[in-house]
Amino acid sequence: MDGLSIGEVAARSGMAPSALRYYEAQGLVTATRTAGGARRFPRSVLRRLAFVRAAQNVGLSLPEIRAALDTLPEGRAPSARDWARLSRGWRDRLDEQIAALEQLRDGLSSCIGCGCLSLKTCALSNPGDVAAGQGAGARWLSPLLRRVPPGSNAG
Amino acid sequence: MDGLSIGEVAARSGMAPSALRYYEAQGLVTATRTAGGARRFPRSVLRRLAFVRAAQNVGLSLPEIRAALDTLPEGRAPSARDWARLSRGWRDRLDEQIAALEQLRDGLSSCIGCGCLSLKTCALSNPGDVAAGQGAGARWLSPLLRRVPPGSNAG
DNA sequence: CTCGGACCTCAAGTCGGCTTGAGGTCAAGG
DNA sequence: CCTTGACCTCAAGCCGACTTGAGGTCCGAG
Repeated sequence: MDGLSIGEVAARSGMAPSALRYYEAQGLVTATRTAGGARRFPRSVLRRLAFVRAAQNVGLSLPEIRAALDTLPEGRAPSARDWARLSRGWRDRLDEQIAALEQLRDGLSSCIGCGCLSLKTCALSNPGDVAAGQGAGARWLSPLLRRVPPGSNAG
Repeated sequence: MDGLSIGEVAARSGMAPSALRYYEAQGLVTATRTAGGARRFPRSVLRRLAFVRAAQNVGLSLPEIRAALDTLPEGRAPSARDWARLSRGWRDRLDEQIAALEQLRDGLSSCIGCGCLSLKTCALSNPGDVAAGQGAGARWLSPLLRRVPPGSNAG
């Protein structure tokens, strides 16, 4: 009655226990501890995790997601309205992403015909001002479509 | 007359010398060497690099790009037709990516209203069968829109 | 009392696509 | 002759989001 074990949360959310521990360390979720030191999550963690997943799908980083979650009310349980507020900005973000991809696709149509692929002028090589890339790390447009095994969302 | 130095290629392509060395190591481009050991790139390298950039923007990994480049004719210089062939599949890929994002956005519209965000049923938490994620490494939908400084494409 | 299973912590590894740094070579110019 | 600058190689670092592994604790059942 005092909460869900990490195993239960993992089973119900489809996330790995290690990911849940990581999220706790990052301040995305909180948990109390049993006498023995085991985590006990409030049931509300499932909704938070759903939000985290959705936000990731929209392209937010964990720090960004954390910042969003931090705006939730402290005293009471967050309402549907609260969640809706948080995700309102996503629509614009998605619209921008879609627009960028469409631009790329349309650039493709006009570029492929001529086979130009000029580094300076081709819309494909230089889609807008976007994705110029700086600093270290992987940066590609979208791993969305890389084939992945059907996910272990059992339970 | 025998080719471009790595510095010239870097200046003209907007890519860092280190990136060009890396691409050579990965077999994306080739270079001969001067007596002193410095790389000399054929002029055609610029077009190859434009292709690499474009392919990355469409979301291909370097091994995938390499595989595509490996289908170019060996003897003669690749024609506009060759380049067009290589990038033909991109359109579908982009269409799929756009569709995935639109699905996500439309899921957003229907989900946000009710604030449901149920882990099991919400389209936002579970956009199609896509992006389930497995293995290590970063995996987000699109860093496309993260703000980046205006890129050092001088020259 | 021992076993198994679920849990714990902390450090290190993974992936992609590079960058950065240490240490060395080569060619031209003062 | 010495410097400057562009180049070289090779190893290690970086980012984000986790996973993996080693080594330990806790608890109930047999």
